This record gives sequence, C-alpha cells and structure tokens, in this order.
Amino acid sequence: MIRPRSDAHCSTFAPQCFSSLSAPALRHFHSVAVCHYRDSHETLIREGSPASQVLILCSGRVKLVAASAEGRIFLLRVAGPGDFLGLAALLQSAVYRVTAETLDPCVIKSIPRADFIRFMTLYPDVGHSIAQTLAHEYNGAVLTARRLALHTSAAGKLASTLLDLARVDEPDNGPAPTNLPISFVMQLTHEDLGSMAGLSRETVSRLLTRFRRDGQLNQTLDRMTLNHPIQMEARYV
Amino acid sequence: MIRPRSDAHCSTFAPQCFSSLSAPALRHFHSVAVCHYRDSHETLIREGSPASQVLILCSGRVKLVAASAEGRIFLLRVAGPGDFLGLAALLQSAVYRVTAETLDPCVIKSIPRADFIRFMTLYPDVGHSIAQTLAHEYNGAVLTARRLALHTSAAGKLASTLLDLARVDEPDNGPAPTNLPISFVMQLTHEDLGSMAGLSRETVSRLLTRFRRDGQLNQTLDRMTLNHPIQMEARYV
DNA sequence: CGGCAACTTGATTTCTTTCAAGAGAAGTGG
DNA sequence: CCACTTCTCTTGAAAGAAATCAAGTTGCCG
Repeated sequence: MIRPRSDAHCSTFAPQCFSSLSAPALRHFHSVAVCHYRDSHETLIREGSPASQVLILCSGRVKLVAASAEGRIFLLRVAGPGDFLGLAALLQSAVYRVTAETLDPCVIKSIPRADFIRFMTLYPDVGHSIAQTLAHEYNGAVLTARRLALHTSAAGKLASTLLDLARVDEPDNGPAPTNLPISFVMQLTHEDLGSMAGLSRETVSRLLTRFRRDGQLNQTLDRMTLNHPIQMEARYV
Repeated sequence: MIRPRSDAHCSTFAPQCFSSLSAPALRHFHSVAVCHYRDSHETLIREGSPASQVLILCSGRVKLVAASAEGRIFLLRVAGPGDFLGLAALLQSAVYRVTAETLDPCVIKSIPRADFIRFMTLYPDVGHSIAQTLAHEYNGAVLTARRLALHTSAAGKLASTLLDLARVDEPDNGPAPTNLPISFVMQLTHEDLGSMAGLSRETVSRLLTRFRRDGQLNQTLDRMTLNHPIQMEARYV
C-alpha cells in the first residue's frame, strides 16, 4: 500500500467548493476532518447502512455502485479528488443509497454526522457551498436517468455514456459543443461500461468494435478518443 | 381558470422545509416571493433556458419532463405542493435541465435568482433547509436512474415505477415495508407511465392487464391498488 | 352525434440478451 | 524465466422480449 510520506498534503486539502470559505471556517473544517488511507478495492461506504459520516476524497478514484437483489450492478459514477461521498444520505435519508469502492489507493477525510451538521449551520457560506455541490450531483443524476430513459437502442445508450465520460474530464463548460475529437482516459472495463449504460458486457464489446469500424472511435492502451462527438450524438439514436 | 378568492392562502404558504425557520427569515421569504396563478397545461420552465428564478409550488401538480432531439420524452417526476422547481439549475448550471408543465391549475411563488441567493446566504438555516431539499431530490433522481438501469425486463421497470409512485404518496417512512395493499391516485396516462419507465405505451398497456390478471393490481376510475407490494418487487425481475 | 384521446389487442420485425467457446494480456508463484 | 491462473475482451449462434405497425374499442366532451 502506497502512503504519502507525511500528512502535509492531507492536512491542507479541502474540496474545491470550499475555496471561497473564510479562514475560521476552513480552520473549523480541518479540525473536524480526520484523514485516512485506503487500498485499492476497499469498501468505504455500504449501501443500506446508516449514514454516520460524510467522506471527502482527497486523492484516488472511487466507484459508486448500487446492486439489485438479483446481483445486477449499476455503476452511478466514478468519483475523483474533491468529491463528497455520502453527502445526500447524511443530510436526508439517514441511509447510504450507494456503495463506494476504491479503484486506486485513496486518501480520504471523514467527518462524523453531528460535527458536519454543526459545521454547516455555523457558517452560512458552508450551507451555500454544500447546496451548490448537491445541485451539481443532482444534475448529474438527472442526466444519467435521462440517458437511460431516452435512448432506446443500445448504441445510443453507450454513445451517450461515452460522451458524458469524455465531457466530465474536460473542464470546458463553454456553450459551444465542438465537433473536435475528444480524448480521455478510459479506466473502465467493458463490464463497468455495461453497468453504467444498462447493457450486457458482450453488447458493449460488440458496439465498441462497431464504433471503431464506423470511424467514430479510436482506442490506445488506456485512452479513448471520440472522433466526431456531434455526429455521435445524432447517429446512434 | 379557477383562482382562489383571495391571496390569503398564498401569502402564508411556505414550503415544508422552511417550517423551522425563524420569523425574520420567513418574513424575508414572503417579501421576495411573488405569487402567480397558472392554468392546466401551461409551461412554467423550459429545458435549456437560463435559470433566472426558482419556483415554489403552492397548489396543483406539475410534470417535470426532458425531451430528446428525436421527440422522445422522459418524465422525471410529478411535483406537488411544497416542491421547488428549478432549484438545482439556479444554484449550479445556470440552465434549466427539465421542462415543467402544469397538470392542474396551479398557484406558484417565484423568486428571482439574485434575491434567492441573498436570502440563502443571509440565514444559515435557509442554506441548511435548501441543502436538505436538494439531498431529497438527489436521492429521488438516483433511485430513478437505478430503477432504469437495474431492471432488465419491462415488467420490472413498470412494477418498480408503480411502487415508487405509490410510496411517494404514502408519507409513511417507517422502516417496515409492509405487504399490505397500497392504494394511490393514478393521474398518469399509459403514455406518461411509459415515459417514466422508458417503455412504449403499448407495452405499458399489456403489462397492466397482465398485472391485473396476476392479481397484483386493481384499478378503479382514478385509483390504483397494488395488492402485494413485496411480491411485486420480487416477482418481476 | 361526431370527434378526439386513451386504451386494448394482435401480428410482425428487430434487437439485445444469453449461452458458448476461445484468444490475449496480466499477474502469481515456483 | 516459465507455467498457470485469472481477468478481460471478442465473436458466433440461438432464444426471447419489446418495439413497431396496425386495427379496433371505449369513453368523454363539445
């Protein structure tokens, strides 16, 4: 297991949405947040268990998944540095709604429920930042639902899933969706992609070869390039 | 168009999540919120347009839908009294992500973006309430995505959609999901149900008759009764 | 009564899943 | 360094399910 040499990194890390907080608020944050190190393939949060704390991911990637009784798996998204885990559950439902599993060795901070609530009600700006974070996550979830419901064909589901993945990496929020190739790091297996798009592993495999043949897609070792994003939106209903 | 006799109702209405606010905060709320009356089948919010205000539904029901370029429609949910419309868009993306259409004559309050942000940052409790509301909406959206992704069969998608609809009506948050019949008002057409569950209108029709034959479902004029909720979860993958 | 919207039901077609088998790459341990 | 296991990916064939196309019914409202 790889650990940072010291806590220097961890003690200063705060999520992006807290960048505009006052100094006292930030000090409060660092006083209640406890740092932890986790290996790959560890479970940080378990679906259905009581939401006793909120986690903040400092480094590494974390899969958020939901499982059905029959063993089927839905991959909601892959969280990265700066993301909150279990925030909505802590604020609302008292029970985590997804399972969080590390993909890499991770550094995380945890804040117990009571401490977090106190921190939030003490500083108005914190409430505001948290609300914005939640709004962002909400929009992501709505887009996911939309994707799953609106695309009838498997090709459409997979294409829009890939486009979403590509665009999350691009911090580019410009109003002009370009038709220039988008390239991004693909760390998901076909099985993962299938459980994001609601498709079987084999179908994903078949479709990717089809996209490649159609000239829409290029793949190197761990990168994926979408050659004509706009056409891709349109071509695969 | 049916309008209340006076503004008495409207001037005192505040969403449930504001019930614990201080008197000054509530007064502030009522001073910035403007009341409107809308007929059935009016569009309150349009997908893609800039999020200039947040709406609060006082009475009536509102459909939240997203449309694809091909004319396909996804019905995210039906909002009721006390619900916010456009909250996440206003806080995060600056663009509404869904279209809101009235189903009944509605009374709504609107608050311009700037006023709302000021209101929120002024009172810590407001930030907290808003965060909780967003957490609730987020969980709903995740459950919707989950439903669409995890159920392979059309029967499973429709059954879980109906169960969700039934349970939203029940304010019963008890940890014991009973197997007693659940009855609820069904104001959605087969087409609506189809666009919630990601199915065609005909498939919904066929499945409802099948559920009826299976003894899982009873329907009167505008009510629907799910006879064995737990079996229903299990039976239709 | 006419007209429209919602619903029902049947037949056909299309697509995805499932089952099956094998190839390639990566990691493990002797 | 090599044999072995495991995981991922690929591809084929068959079965099954939902969408689509089509036609007809019901019920409500003007």
